[in-house]
This record gives sequence, C-alpha cells and structure tokens, in this order.
Amino acid sequence: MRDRKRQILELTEEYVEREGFDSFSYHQLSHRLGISTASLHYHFPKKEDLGVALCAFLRGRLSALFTDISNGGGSAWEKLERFMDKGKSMAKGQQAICPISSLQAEINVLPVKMRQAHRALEQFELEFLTIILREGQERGEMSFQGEPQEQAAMVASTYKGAIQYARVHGEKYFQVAVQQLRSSMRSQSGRTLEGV
Amino acid sequence: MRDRKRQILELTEEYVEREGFDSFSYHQLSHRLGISTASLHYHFPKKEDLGVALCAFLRGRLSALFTDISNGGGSAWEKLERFMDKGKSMAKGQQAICPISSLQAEINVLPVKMRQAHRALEQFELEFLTIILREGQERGEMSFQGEPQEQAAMVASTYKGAIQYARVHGEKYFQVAVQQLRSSMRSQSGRTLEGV
DNA sequence: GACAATAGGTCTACTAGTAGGTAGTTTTTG
DNA sequence: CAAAAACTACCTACTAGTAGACCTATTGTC
Repeated sequence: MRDRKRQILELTEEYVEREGFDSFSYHQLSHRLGISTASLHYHFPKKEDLGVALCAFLRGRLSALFTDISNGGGSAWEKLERFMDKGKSMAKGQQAICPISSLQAEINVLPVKMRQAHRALEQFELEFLTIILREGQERGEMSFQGEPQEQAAMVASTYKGAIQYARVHGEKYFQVAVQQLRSSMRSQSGRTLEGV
Repeated sequence: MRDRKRQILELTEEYVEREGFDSFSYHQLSHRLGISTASLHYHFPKKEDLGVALCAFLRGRLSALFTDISNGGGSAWEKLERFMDKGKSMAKGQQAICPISSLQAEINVLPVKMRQAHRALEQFELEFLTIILREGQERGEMSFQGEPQEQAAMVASTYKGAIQYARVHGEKYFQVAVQQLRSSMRSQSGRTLEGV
C-alpha cells in the first residue's frame, strides 16, 4: 500500500477539523485504520512530522483549488463563492471547522516547525483571497473602502470565524453571517435591493 | 485566603487565552501559584468544575461590561468600540485570544457541562451585540442590510476571527480587519469619505 | 527457473513521562 | 477549638516514542 501515508493524512485532517491537533492520539488513529501505533510511527516518526506533512497536504489541495478557480473564469463573485464553498459544506456537516483555523487556535502549543508551515499556509490563502477581491473591485463588481489586501483580512476573519461559530450555533449561523458579508460588499447601486 | 479561588480563575483564564483549556495542566497552575495540585483539586475537584467556574467568572465580567456600556451613553458606534476594546488590547498583548473563542475552538473535546455554559455565554454576548447594532440601525448611525441579529452574527465572526488571526499575523491584522468592518457599516453618505 | 538479498511495512512489547484524580494527614487561620 | 486550606504520597490511565522481530513482495544473480 503506497497510499497508506495519504490515508493517514486524510484521517489526521478529519481529527484536526473535529478535535484539534493536540487532542487526538496515535492510538485513535491506529484504531481507526486497523494498524498499530508503531506502524504510524514508521510513516511519521514524531507527531510533529505528521503535523508538518498535514500542512503540506493541505497546501497541495488548496493550491489545486486556487488553480481551478483561477482557470474556471466567471465573475469575482463567482470565484469568491467557490472559495467559500468548502466552508459551506463544513458548516453543514457540523462538528468540523477549517483545519487551518483549528491549527491557528492552538498555535501556541504547536511545535515550531508546524507554526512556520501553518503561517505560510495562511499567507498563501490570504494572498489568493486578495487577488479575487482586487479583481472584484477593479471590475466594479464589489464595493469596499481601502485596499483589497485589507478587505481580505476582514473577509477571511468573517469566513473562518463564521465556520467556527456554526459548529456551536448551527449551520444557519454560517449562512447568515456570510449573507451579511456579501451584502456589505454589494456595489452601491445594488445596496437597496433585496438579497441574492 | 478567600480569594484563592479568584486567583486560580484569573490564572486559568490566562492559560485558556494562550494555550486553550485542554492544553494546560493542574501542574502548571500549581507551579505558578506556589501550591500543590492537590490544593487545586480542593478548590475545583475536577478540571470540568474549574472550566464551568471559569464560564461563570467570564459571564460575570461580561455582564458588568455590558451594564457599563449600556449606562455609559454615547452613540451606537461608541458602544461598539467599547465592546471591541478588549480585543484591541488582546491583539496588542499578543499570544492571547478571547477565552470564549478559545473554548469554541475546542468545543468537541470539552466536558458536556462546559459546552452548555459556553454556549449560553456566547448567546449572551451575541444578544448584547444585537442590541447595539439595532440601536445603530434605528438611529441611522449604522448602515447594513437585514436584521440586527443577522448583522451581529457577522460582526461577531469578524471580530473574534480577527483576534485569532492577529496572534499569528500581528496586531496590525486586527486593526485592519476591524477598520474594514467599520467601513462596511458606515452610513451611505459617509461611504465615500476617507477612513476614521 | 531457483535462490538469496533487500526493502517496505507491520507487529508485539516495552519505556519514560505526564495527565487527572484520591486518601489521609498536617498546618493555618478566624 | 474547629473549619478551611494546604500538604505528602500515591494511583491509574494514557501519551509519545523506541527496539527488535516478522512477514512479504520485488529484484538481482547464478
């Protein structure tokens, strides 16, 4: 089995999304996979190694998504929606939050190498979001004050924060928060019209 | 010492803000306070008890803050700023996030009683935020589509999310995100003016 | 084709450390 | 004195991590 590593990483992601990196154990992982903890240590000697590999894994998927969105065409709004699609399914599935947010929340108890990998991952995500917002602003599709980079900070906070809130207060919380976010960026002329 | 309990709770809050509830131990607490872990167990038999007490402690402080803000007068904007002041100092002090957000992030690994206490705490906070936003909207100070309750979901997500992001990306991240949040709610006439 | 040799992956069995928690005793304090 | 608050000493459970044996599929060699 060459994809055992992948299998482990996918399960790790699941646990990170639901419990956080510090809260799951090699024992839980091994039990679910039907192998021993020693086998897990064979693939990822230290838990830190597993964590860094997870960051790389997430980055790969994120990168593919961004390429996909960029090449897919459509308006900036459509791109933003595709960017936020994952969060929608997370809030729906319940119990899970964005793995990047999960790592962010426990950043102070994470091994140093993981912090660096996480930070780069987050930077990467913010830069892509900035590109979408810049396009939206330049084309006059989206309306906001300040620089696209600044607006990206707000959009990311709202989006990730809403996913986290949704786990406690229900799926609807996410939908409502994101709807308000959309309204706040709707171009001036559309601001008095009814919702999307 | 009658305020030993308070002392423990304050230190617990500090740890929750920096590391999370699951990641700190009675040993750390006892070491910092110069007492034994058994003494800690005397005041709070189970860690769950400490967690529930922390929620009550936080609720008390929050309640006092809300009363203070409500009685303090001023515009809805001024009230919102005072609501968000705590986050400002957190982003500045670095290393800390809102304790309520911290608990929110690890909600799935928290004892059941803590989840209930946390949920109520969050509801309480959201309701107060809703009141401020309703006042802002009714007085024409703030501009947003939809119900105040819906906007509160977005504002809370943005605010809490920004504090969390700031711990990784620096204080400025929080300031920028909140500035964009303000801009998005500035009444129509002011929207084309320069920032606050 | 037969025969090692090798490497990948897994196992059992173990270590050391730390977590939360308890029992029973002693000290401090009103 | 009596209650509150602290202590010493311990237990059990679980954590990450290690050592070394074992199996099995491929591969190079005669």
